[in-house]
Amino acid sequence: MTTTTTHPTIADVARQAGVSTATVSRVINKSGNVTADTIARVQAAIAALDYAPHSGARILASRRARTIGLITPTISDLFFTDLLRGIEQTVYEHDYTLLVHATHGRPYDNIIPTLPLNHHNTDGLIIFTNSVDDARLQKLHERHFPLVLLHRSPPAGTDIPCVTFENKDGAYRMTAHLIACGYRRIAFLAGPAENEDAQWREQGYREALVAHVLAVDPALIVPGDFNAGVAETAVIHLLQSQPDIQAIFAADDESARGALAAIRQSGRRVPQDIALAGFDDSLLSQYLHPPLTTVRAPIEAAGRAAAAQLIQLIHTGHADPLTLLPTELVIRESCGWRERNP
Amino acid sequence: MTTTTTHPTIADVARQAGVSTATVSRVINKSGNVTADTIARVQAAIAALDYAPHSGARILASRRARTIGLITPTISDLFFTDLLRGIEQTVYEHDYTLLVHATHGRPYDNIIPTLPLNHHNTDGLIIFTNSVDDARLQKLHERHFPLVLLHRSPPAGTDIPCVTFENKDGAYRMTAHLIACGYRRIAFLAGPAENEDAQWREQGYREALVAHVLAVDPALIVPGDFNAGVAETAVIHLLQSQPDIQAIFAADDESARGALAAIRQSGRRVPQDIALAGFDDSLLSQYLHPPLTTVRAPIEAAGRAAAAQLIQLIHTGHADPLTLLPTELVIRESCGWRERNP
DNA sequence: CTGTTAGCGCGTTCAG
DNA sequence: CTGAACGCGCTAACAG
Repeated sequence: MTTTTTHPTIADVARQAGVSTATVSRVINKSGNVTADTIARVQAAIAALDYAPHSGARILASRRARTIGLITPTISDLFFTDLLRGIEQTVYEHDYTLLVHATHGRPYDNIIPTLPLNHHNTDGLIIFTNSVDDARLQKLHERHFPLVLLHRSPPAGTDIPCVTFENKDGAYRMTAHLIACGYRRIAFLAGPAENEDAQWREQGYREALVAHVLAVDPALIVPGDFNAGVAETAVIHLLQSQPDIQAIFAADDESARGALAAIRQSGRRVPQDIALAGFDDSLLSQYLHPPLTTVRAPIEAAGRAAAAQLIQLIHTGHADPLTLLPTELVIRESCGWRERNP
Repeated sequence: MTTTTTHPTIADVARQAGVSTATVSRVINKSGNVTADTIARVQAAIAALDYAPHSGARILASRRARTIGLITPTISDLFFTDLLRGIEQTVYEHDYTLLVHATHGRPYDNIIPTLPLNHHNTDGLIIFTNSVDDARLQKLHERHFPLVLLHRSPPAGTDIPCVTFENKDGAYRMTAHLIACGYRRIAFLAGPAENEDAQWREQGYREALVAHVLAVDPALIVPGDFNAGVAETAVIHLLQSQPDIQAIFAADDESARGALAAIRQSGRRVPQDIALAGFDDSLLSQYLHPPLTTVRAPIEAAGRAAAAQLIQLIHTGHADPLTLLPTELVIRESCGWRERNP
């Protein structure tokens, strides 16, 4: 009982304009030579019929989609907004169209290995984090389908270009900042184990400690999940087991938010009793009390870079294997300064 | 210099499995009767070749896309996250795919009146606010293309189904609440003039005043734009010209945030000197200081309703002309209570 | 239960 | 500069 729809085709336009379908196709695609007069007639016919070319048929016939796709695990994230802004901006500047598909962790059809966005309807794909698994990435890449990875490194053995932040560097500098502020017992509230951003951030924390001749105490590294609730619980326990910690560096701002709640529950103050730092500079961070000191991640720039790389890849067959975007320390009020002796 | 890609077609699968393309099509679409044994052979061939059907060709041949589209002015909004979650959830429950396109106010191609998402690649469209103009809506609808409007009423003369909040009711109740709290000089910080949600909210405010025998003072209704910066400026002026106002009801939480900043700049306190209320219950609102009293808009539910209506429309040809989702007062701390005499 | 075949709407040779 | 004709990959009758 599906509703049916009737739309004019290129043949209707051709008839109305008194030309052949080939000519209509030429004016639509601005290809080949057509008389100004003929162009006008065809355009008039198109307008009169409100004709729109069938994209499926075009892709089928031309083998190009002039569209790029974005596959993401979820669209429901605060930073997604910025990412998308960057991607869209670049895509449209290049006169492409963007289609977005969120997987939400749904598995692929195990019989028909199809993604809603693929070579059939896009000329290339931006793959955000682990929305598509290694095996499929491999297959797509083997077939020379243009791919750019965002916040995820390429499967072993492939050279799929990828774009990400200088996570390690940012975490290193924030940790160094905390040390410079006089803190020594600095805990790290980690992110999801499988998340590469989180891994690099933890690595930056560790290296900064070592570089400043401070011990890396495993008891001070607690697992988190880029989630405020999880962080809150974790920090409540941390505060009990390690009452002497002076600062907490959270792997992302959401976790920092959870940590803040936990610290407050424990009756301590930020930053007087304990310093707190985050990572991302998400929208919320400036509204926390106290405003959160954090590492700003250039999310919009990452979106722009990914789109630019992909379009370049589509056109030239080449892209930079790795694009690393610099991060920036944003010092607000949650870190304070430890007056006491180190 | 476009990269080229080669992929197996249904013919390759048919050859590999030793059957006809029709049979392959049958197992892919689970249509018609096929021997279990044949099914297995075909599936093996599909797996071996990593075959994926060409969506353009399928749509062309079957005249169905099993996909619904969402057209939105922008994807960069805090509440968009919730809206999308609702839509996606429902879409996937019905075994459809969702494709999203953000217009960002870009005009259509004036020669070829094409939308990136249309009857060629979707079975129906959810149109969010004014991302598509009346004329195009009319055309699509005339051709019986399934459409559901979200936060936007149908063009005059059409009966395109639409989904929205009980904006007027929510604003009415919030205004009544402010009055019950003892406030009399209640300003309204309006939204964009062309935004229907904003219009209804203002209407609710006005009606509540009238119902409580309070005068509607035009000097207390100031234009805003669902934007914190605009609101801040507007409220700074308002506070100077109308120093006796007791409460401000902002048409959305973003504006409330701007108002809060303006009030603070003027040296007044919320809620002791002036009460503040918002609308939407956006993510930020609970983090403001004081936490914002607001009207919770059921955004995710709106997304679910829109998707459900559209899918029903696609399948049965009918949908509810109007779906109104109820709002809910969220009383936090920004409104206080006026002890003084009314 | 399976194969043959005719389009779906369009872009693209190739003639003229 | 323009038209005829083929084929892109697939589904949907229709046969058998």
